[in-house]
Amino acid sequence: MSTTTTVPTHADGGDLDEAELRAWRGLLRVHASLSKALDAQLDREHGLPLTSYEVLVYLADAEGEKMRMCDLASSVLLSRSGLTRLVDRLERDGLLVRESCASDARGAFAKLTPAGHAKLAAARATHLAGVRTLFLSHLGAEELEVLGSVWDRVLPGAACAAPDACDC
Amino acid sequence: MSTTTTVPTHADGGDLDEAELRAWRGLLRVHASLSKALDAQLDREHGLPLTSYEVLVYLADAEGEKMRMCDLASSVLLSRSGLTRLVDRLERDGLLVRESCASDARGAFAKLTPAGHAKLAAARATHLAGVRTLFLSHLGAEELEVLGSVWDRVLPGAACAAPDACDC
DNA sequence: ACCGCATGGTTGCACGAACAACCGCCATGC
DNA sequence: GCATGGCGGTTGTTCGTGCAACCATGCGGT
Repeated sequence: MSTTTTVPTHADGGDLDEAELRAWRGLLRVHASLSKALDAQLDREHGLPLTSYEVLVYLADAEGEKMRMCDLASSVLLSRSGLTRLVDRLERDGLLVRESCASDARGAFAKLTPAGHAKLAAARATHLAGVRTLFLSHLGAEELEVLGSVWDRVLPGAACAAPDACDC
Repeated sequence: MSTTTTVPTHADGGDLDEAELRAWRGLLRVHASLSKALDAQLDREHGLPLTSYEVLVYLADAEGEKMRMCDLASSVLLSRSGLTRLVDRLERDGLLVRESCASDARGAFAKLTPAGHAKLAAARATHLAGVRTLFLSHLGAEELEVLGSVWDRVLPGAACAAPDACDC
């Protein structure tokens, strides 16, 4: 049997053509390289893993610099248990505190501390610089726009097909 | 599209503007959703995690359906130790075998078994279908091209900035 | 031939994350 | 009022991965 053959064609049965492969594998590789590089940089210069940084960012952008655990989890793309542990670490490091919720006794807020705010301010600069030099600097304005629109079209379907959190 | 709302165009100091944020966060979210969805699908329908699938793909494409552990590791973006364990699992499941290297006694090949080849053939169909429906179907030809060229520009720098494997 | 030194692969260990089970609390039903 | 079901958060466990340390082998110098 020779599966050989078949380069061309887009029909569903066949392999990916060259351009498709480039777009798809590129996505995987770029994501892997970028997140690894940015995480390493952030950890090296501020002792702050990328996921922790993301938490701080979302908190800082939120009303009162606090968010419900649940919302935070879906913002940073983590499971509830994953976020619990991550918040444990951040609380231990004094970058945020847990705060009970008045209107719903089940709920808990994670709230940025001044220390967390300061840490974020420092880290933000390096991270943004990294994103710019490693990623954005290679993009023209119209490419930026293309990417954005592509993501907007892809995301709903992908998020919906992914396990959990399908509020589509 | 530069709807004058123009957030202050940013030099390196400031935050990301809206388009930049969309492009960047979109990349993260799309990757997360896609890989999670595809992994779940592959695991559900063939009991094969995505990373294992990737190994089989690269092996099948290689001369003699075998590759050196080292090359395989860098192909699937895994550390050497990570690949060792992954190959352990695949060997245990009978999808590949280790084979010693005649020309270099240190080296080891991972070689696809007929069972592995068959498993891949089955899995490939579902995976490619998934990639198409969740990702490629949303892209026009010129967008495909844009993505490819963007990745090509971004990758060298990112791969170089990432720890390990910097042959730049 | 011998000695460093680099390279390929495996192992011990630690860490981060997911899953499932659980508990306390809200919001309905009767 | 009290039951039921759903939701928010935490805990026990397991799994996959990276790092560092460790052979064993290859390679180049002297």
